Amino acid sequence: MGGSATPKQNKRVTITDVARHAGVSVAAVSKVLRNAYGVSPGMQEKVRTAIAELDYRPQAAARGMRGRTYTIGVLLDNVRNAFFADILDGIQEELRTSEYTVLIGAAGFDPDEQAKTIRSMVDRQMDGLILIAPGTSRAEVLATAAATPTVVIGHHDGTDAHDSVVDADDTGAGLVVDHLVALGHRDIALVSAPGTKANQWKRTPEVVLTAGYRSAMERHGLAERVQVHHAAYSDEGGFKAGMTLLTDERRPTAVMAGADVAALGIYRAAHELGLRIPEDLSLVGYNNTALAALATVQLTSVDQAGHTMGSSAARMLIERVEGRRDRAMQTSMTPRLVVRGSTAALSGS
Amino acid sequence: MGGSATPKQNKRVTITDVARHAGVSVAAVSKVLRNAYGVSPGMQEKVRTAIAELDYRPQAAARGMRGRTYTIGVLLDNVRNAFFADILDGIQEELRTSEYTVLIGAAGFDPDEQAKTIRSMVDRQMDGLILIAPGTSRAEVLATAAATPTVVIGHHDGTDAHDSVVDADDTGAGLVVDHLVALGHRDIALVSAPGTKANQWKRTPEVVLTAGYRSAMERHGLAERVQVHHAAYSDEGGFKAGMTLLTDERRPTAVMAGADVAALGIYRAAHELGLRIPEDLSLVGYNNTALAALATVQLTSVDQAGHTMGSSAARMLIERVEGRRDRAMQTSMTPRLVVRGSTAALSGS
DNA sequence: TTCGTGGTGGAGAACGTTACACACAGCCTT
DNA sequence: AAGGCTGTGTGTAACGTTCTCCACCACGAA
Repeated sequence: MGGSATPKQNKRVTITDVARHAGVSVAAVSKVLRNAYGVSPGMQEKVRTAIAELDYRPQAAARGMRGRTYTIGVLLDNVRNAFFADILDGIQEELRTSEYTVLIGAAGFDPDEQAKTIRSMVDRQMDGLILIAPGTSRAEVLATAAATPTVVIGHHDGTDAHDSVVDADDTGAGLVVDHLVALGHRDIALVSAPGTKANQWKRTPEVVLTAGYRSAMERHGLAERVQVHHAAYSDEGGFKAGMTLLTDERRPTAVMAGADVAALGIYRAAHELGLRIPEDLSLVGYNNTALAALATVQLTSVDQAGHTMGSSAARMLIERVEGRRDRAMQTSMTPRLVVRGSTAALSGS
Repeated sequence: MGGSATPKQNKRVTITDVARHAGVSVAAVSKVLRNAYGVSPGMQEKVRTAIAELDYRPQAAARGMRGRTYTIGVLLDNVRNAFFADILDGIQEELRTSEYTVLIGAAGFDPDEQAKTIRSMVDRQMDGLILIAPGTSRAEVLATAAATPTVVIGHHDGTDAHDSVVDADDTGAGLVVDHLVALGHRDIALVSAPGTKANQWKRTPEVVLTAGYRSAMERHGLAERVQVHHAAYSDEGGFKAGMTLLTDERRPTAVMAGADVAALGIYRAAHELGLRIPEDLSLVGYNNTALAALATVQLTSVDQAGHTMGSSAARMLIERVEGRRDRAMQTSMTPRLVVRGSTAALSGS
């Protein structure tokens, strides 16, 4: 725009420059880059030094046109959920030493936005996708998975189109119910996210969690005490659910929430209603995020080994990307109860 | 690998298909896609319907070879920092209606890893970069910014190589000190991240914050009571700093931390030492993250308007990407004190 | 009629990389 | 000595876009 003499940004070093500098063909350099078959040690040496001397880095866009982009996309709805951060750490750690780069799309909760983000990733020729509890329709995910290696974390719906990593949420719910029953509680309510929203996923984490809760309650002969409330997994969502639940005539003595952050909302509601925790109400979260461990919170929660889930997902994905496996697989993690100060024996029973 | 008849994934729709289907040239379709000059309404119409009918989506890798990729990269060290989530929200919202996609790289705290991630983004031909408080060396960032439009969030070092968005951290520190002094405190300590690590940034947020703290203390005639402790911005870092600080013979009556999460670590230390908050110790965080607002926490903190910072950064970046501005600019936000239950008047003074 | 002129559409050369096909050399079998 | 491998290196056609010309047309002015 009229600036005097825009300083010509010196052109990037390309594979051709490397080839010339090393005195070999472009094809040879490409082979070394991809460590493909048919390269002698001498050639390796020559090319590698040339690359180092010129500080050459391959351009992913050009690679993407024929081969791989060495990019893995991770879709998640929202960065605030600390559990996702654990998963991310696992993914990153697994891929740190590889030549793949992880790029994250934080699409928000809107299924359409998520779908748009997934398409963006496909359009950018990413080699593989990890979708964390996608809200997008099942059909959309299956279509994507047909063309790009994909791992879905969270949803229990099995398929041979993509790999899956799940937590045994039903077992997790059972652990919580057992713990609370052992403390003498009988009126145990569950606050979970609304189930499937007609997007064809039949076994979301929430659905499985709820099923696990119900069956555990039945196992203890408490089927008629089952109380399920739906709420968004946020502080506000938990607060609203808490206000409803705790002012009900059939007020539960213990509440379990499907996410720590929702449990804290319930905490706030209890506080507002003058109920003490754990004396008047036992409260259990889910995911054992850093939140739960805070000194001032001390929330009993269920640990999901997010780190391990992430690294497993990454490992499985790379196997697929590199064609070392051609059949779908599903990995399931066993949750573990972490007891803290928010649960206590039912008093005056 | 011996699988029977790998189902040929039906090839993607390309610009050539669209051109053929619409009965026009490839060049014309390209023009419509980029809404370039020299396209008649009729042509627009024809091409757009063809695109819709074939469900065509341009392939970013191919675009990247000649023109833009319509991708914006955001670098941050760690997803757990809730303040970054606010910034991200701002960025996403600003870009939601545009044709740009935001991809996030969470590189961790290691400067080398961060540099690697920045390079990855450049290699992927991203159109623009937003770097949130990068730990990478200044030289590296300047070199990147010379070739790719870049906005740096956090660091106050001015330059004409890239745009900047900062919070007036010195003012923020002043607000806190004023507040605490008004409550009668005189021994006010600061816990902040270690300053510049020889990576050539002279005015990181920590440095500016510390300077603001010092000058506010001087302004109140408390220069000799200045006490600065360095700690990582994490629960553990805060805890360690807290243990040192609170067992010192010159124990402060108030502590301000450069990040909420560190404040919570100090909280834990205080708790462990039998100190009550706010009766025995006033505590102030920074960033006013969701953590600070939790019912069980109620931490006085400084709000940084992360959302606005993010949307400003995005807007500034797009201006540069699209060549609508060719001079660097710097945006500064004014922080605001949010008083909660963790600060109180000095008792028995 | 002739000449410009502005507005549209198209041809075709990049862009940097991969992957296919082939050439060549050296060695082992017969 | 002929033939067949095997292991290495190279030439070159893609890949799907963008973007720089260039051609064409219609129209108005001289």
